[in-house]
Amino acid sequence: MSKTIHQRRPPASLTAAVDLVIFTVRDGQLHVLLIERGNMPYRGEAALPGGFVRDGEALDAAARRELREETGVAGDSLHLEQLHAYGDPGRDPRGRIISIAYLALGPDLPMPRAGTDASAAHWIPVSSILEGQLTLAFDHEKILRDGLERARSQLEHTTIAAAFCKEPFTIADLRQIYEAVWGLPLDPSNFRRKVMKTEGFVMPIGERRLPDVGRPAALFRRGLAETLTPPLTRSGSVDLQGGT
Amino acid sequence: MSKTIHQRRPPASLTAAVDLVIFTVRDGQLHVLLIERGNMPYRGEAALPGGFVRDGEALDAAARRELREETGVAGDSLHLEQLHAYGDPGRDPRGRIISIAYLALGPDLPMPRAGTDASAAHWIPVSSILEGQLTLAFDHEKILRDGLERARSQLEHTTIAAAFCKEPFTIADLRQIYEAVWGLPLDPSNFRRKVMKTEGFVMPIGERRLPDVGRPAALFRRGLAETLTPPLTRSGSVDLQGGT
DNA sequence: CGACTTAGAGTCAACTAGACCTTTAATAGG
DNA sequence: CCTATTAAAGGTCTAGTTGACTCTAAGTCG
Repeated sequence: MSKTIHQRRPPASLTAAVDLVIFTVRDGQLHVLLIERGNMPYRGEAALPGGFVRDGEALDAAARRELREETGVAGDSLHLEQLHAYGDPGRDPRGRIISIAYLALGPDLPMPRAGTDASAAHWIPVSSILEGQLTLAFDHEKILRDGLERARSQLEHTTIAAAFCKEPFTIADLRQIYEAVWGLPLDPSNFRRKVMKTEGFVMPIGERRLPDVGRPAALFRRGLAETLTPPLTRSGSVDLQGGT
Repeated sequence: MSKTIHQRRPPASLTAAVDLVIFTVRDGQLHVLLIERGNMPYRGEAALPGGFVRDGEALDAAARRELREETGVAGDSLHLEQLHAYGDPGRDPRGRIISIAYLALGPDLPMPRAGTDASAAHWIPVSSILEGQLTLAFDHEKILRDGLERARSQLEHTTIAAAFCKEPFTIADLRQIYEAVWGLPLDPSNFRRKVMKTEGFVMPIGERRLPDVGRPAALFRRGLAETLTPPLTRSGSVDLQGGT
């Protein structure tokens, strides 16, 4: 942007898209929302939901709109952050398309309705993609891996794990988020201690949830803090899902 | 990217640019490379170096090319990473231009030659921009602030601080990088202890540098490690430069 | 030589993480 | 009613880390 439009080499004209890596945790497993493509190219294959940025539309707004269109979720409630821009020439056979990827995290969401151009939308276990049982269209597997690494890192330094939980939630609910995203088992007792001593991570609401069996667990809401100081480190180096 | 090109709302056609936040540390102060714009809009004002992405050119390649063009530095030697995509409509009066910002970190570089369309290029202390003594064209101040926060965070978790140092360097050189970027004074003794016990951060070369005054300091090269485990935390909460 | 300056090593108390144990509050079954 | 089972919640203990601080080493300058 430091050069004017009048110069030797004219700037390339291109199209911008947003793609969404939408994660949730369902019964202890990390899932990502994928659509089955209804149009060429890659018709019938699995891909991340997304769409083109419209005239006069901000990138964040395009991401929120696609999120709403593909999941039916009023975007305000979900955590959404820009992940990375992917712009290799040739990444899309239709032409020069730069994709701005976004990462969205949310609680177990209502089953997504099929999007406008997707023939179907499904929650897919992330492990099945990492293990190669399912391949994605375009460079979407790369985007997914980057999104996973970002999510894992965010769990260490911020309180967004709570964004995965439907309120109210228990400490065990929160721990299962960490275990699913990191692919590690955590010590329940030490995890509780860390969370409780981190000011503003969770707020007790003074009620309890009766499980099928075992002692009832106290219920919490999200706290006001956004960052974790000190961070919650994933030290145990087991990696059940083959990350980075 | 999940929709085809045939749909109700046609995708916006736009232009992509890369902008560079190039940091270095000169005599204990963090500096950023700025150009004086030689063309409209914002002619004569300070801005980040950058330029348009060319036809068939990858984003990273465009960033490296601009880096070379604006600084005369063979890009390979500098750390360069994508920062964020900025695409608000109206951020550039010339039309819809999406800018992919990159962060570059390097040792005190040779004085930059003026770029092709910049009338001049200078190293400017970051503090003078943060304190409002100098304003930047477009949304470049926002980009600069994001770049600074990224750099600060990277220093905590990775070994890139060494990328700021011309080899060979002393532990004190490295410490001054941290102090300049974080805007904090650090305890020399404790800093040394942390760095030395982090495997692969620095490698001793067995020589010493004679300073003007004081005991000679051992010299080091960059090590092989990329990540710091555990991280180097900026705990003292003084913030001399008014960052996030 | 002695004052001075910076590098580098060491000390110590406070704190933290990880492993593990104990108690508590519920259910299920005899 | 009593006991086993389950998971929550809380406690203990040790090893390691951090931050503040002191002390020694190796040079220069006058």
